[in-house]
Amino acid sequence: MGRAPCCDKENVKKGPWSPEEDAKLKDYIEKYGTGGNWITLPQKIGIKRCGKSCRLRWLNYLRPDIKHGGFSEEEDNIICSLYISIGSRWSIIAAQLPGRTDNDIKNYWNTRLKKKLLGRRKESQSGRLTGSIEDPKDGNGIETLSNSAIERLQLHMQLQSLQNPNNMSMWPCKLNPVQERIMHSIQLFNESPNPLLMQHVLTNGPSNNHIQQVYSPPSNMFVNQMDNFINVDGGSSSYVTGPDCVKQTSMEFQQYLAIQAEIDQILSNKRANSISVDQAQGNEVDFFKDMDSGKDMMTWWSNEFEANSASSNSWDSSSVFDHQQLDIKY
DNA sequence: AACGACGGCAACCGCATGGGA
DNA sequence: ATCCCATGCGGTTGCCGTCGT
Repeated sequence: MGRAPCCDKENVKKGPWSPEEDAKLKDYIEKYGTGGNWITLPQKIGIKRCGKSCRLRWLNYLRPDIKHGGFSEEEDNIICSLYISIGSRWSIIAAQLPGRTDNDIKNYWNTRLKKKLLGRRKESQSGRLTGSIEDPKDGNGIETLSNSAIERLQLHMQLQSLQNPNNMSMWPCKLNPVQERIMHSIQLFNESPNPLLMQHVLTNGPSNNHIQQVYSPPSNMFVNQMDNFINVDGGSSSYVTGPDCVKQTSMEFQQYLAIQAEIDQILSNKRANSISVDQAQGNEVDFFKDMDSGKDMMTWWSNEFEANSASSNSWDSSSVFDHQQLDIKY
């Protein structure tokens, strides 16, 4: 017993829309609106399409204010910053870019922007960064869950290193708790490359309780941060303030814990590797070796991106939320 | 010229969510 | 309080054009 289909799958057309279908849908919606019911819309119009398909076609293509292609550098910056901050929540990102759809931004990120930012790194690091997004089949089975978290972490650190490549101690004031915990561990590891110390830090780092204290819904600080964020565009976002914001914040917190758990698991794996193999060989763990040098991280980026970033601070992941950096204290 | 590889993008799918009955 | 259903969302798929061999 599966879920009931939203439409009669046998009698609906799939695939690309014809100009006639486009015209019918556009004309009808411009004259009468959707009537608040997408499911019945195709029947009213006389086209053999699923209501969801009509909605998607309207929102992603036929809407009058849609922009296609030609993303500006500013839009790139916003997408990058928001992706680092909130991950693949395309609808929220799209809400900050008038005329852009979530689908458009998602495609743009996956096909171009991500490669632009990480492509060079892939070349220089291929086969070296185990347990990361670059090697989803290296055998420990957790990478697919971790892509977003690791990718965001890498991007964020990259941005920080570009701004201040010689001062790693600046990280804690910009990173979120999970990132900070990792970077704190890396710093200690650099100062004293002792896997047991690393293990201690990772195990006894900032606790969930502490993070919860900062991020849980009752925290006015975080609610306000989210409140500011989701209303940047003056309210056109589908998210709202007040009780719903608390709901949203709670979700954020749950996701946050999930990401932390993922990263903990990665670190746990790497830690085990480091003790059993790397320590014996006197080597640093690849994962940390990758992140311990701002100079090394510079190679992640394309020259074009480096040039852009060096000439301005527009790529600072904090730029979008300068007014609302989380005040994290341990 | 033919073919395969690759990239970009439109569209689909299935799950989550929220509101109304 | 519960269920049902429409809508929203993110991940994935597949088509089509372009490029390289």
